[in-house]
Amino acid sequence: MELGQLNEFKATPEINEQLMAFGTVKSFKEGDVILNENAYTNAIPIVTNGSIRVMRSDEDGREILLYYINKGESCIMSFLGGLHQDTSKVKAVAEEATEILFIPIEKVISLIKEYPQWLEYIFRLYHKRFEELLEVINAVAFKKMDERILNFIQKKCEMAQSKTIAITHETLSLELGTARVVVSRLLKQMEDAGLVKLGRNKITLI
Amino acid sequence: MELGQLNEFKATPEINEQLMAFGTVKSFKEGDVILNENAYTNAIPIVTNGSIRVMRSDEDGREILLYYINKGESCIMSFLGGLHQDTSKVKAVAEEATEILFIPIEKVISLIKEYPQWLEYIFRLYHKRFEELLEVINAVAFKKMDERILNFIQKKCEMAQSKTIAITHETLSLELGTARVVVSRLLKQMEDAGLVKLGRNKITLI
DNA sequence: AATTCTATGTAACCAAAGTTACATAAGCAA
DNA sequence: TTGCTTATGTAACTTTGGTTACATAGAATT
Repeated sequence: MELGQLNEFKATPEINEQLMAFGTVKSFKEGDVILNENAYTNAIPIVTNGSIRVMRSDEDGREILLYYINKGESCIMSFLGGLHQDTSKVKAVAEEATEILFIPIEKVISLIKEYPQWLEYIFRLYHKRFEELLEVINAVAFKKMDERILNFIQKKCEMAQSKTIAITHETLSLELGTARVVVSRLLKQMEDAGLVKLGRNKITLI
Repeated sequence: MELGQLNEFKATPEINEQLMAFGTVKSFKEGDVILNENAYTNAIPIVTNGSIRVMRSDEDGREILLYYINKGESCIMSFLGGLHQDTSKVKAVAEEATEILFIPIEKVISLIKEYPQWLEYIFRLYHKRFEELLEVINAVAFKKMDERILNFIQKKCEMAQSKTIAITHETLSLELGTARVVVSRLLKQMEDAGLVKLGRNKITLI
């Protein structure tokens, strides 16, 4: 693993070495559940390859996407949960084949004391997650479904560096916390309006 | 000010002294805007008396309540914003007559290095805010308006240690990001169902 | 090619909440 | 008391999105 990959964090060889020495690497394939709602955590995950989808789910099983954890990033919720002996309030699923380095909480705490850059890294991630949660609140509270769908597609396209993404209306609806028919209906309207082009398991931005 | 009041944080006399020495106390009256959306922050506020309402607002002026900052707590968003030279993504308003101690960001950073309990305090607050934001997402994404109204009233009653709160349908609607008529309509239904008792500028839980 | 999945299209209907418009009532001030 | 302001009640209507039900079409499998 290259810790130079840690998002906006310049890892010194020492930190690098420590992480590798005390962490455990695990691999997940697409769709694997990494962390379940209400589970206890005692390690924080650093994504060294691939990406994770973090969702909030409701008692009745409905879910909504919160954010993605990309290569080099960590799950801040796990950290806080582990620190305060609390159960997870979110669910994490591998978005693709993913490799994760799990660092025990105690080790993270001692790293913070030894390396100020490490604390910097954590605060930066916090900041990012906070903003992402605020964006979700904004979307759910104030935006209409068509706009939310379009934003979602745009974000996905950006991630994939492409004008086309491979996704079904079904999964799209699950991520946005709505029903498949609603997505199909609105996508069709958007196609008629010339905003997107639809195919089977495929959406292209125009 | 008594820093023993800092939420779940046992302030040592040294920290207490430092905060008083480097901070600036300001007073606000009910309704005063403490922090505006898009404003830059270079100090973090600690509420020493009263409470602050933190809202997210949309381009079109619609707003939604995120959480309250109570006595002894701080605004974590300001901290992150200040740390990363970012503008505020939220708006803060004094919920009642409130006294705030503003600590310059640099001082906060040096305190973290010197006093581990201080870092503990900050992480604890982060944790709390994260959970509160998740609750908001849950409510907005999955709950119906009547349930959200009821939850809001219950929270307010808890804060006030009373079965009755003084609030107009208008302000209630603004906090929940909906329209006054909707609130009036649903409250009436809830009164008919025997859940609450309504009065002018007054709601009583049953 | 025939069968079987899986994904999408569409219609008809319903429920929740936003909108407009106006009536009434409660408190306050002159 | 009279008027004025603010708060609430309610009706009628619209929009958005959720629900049910079924048709069709593309892809994969035998």
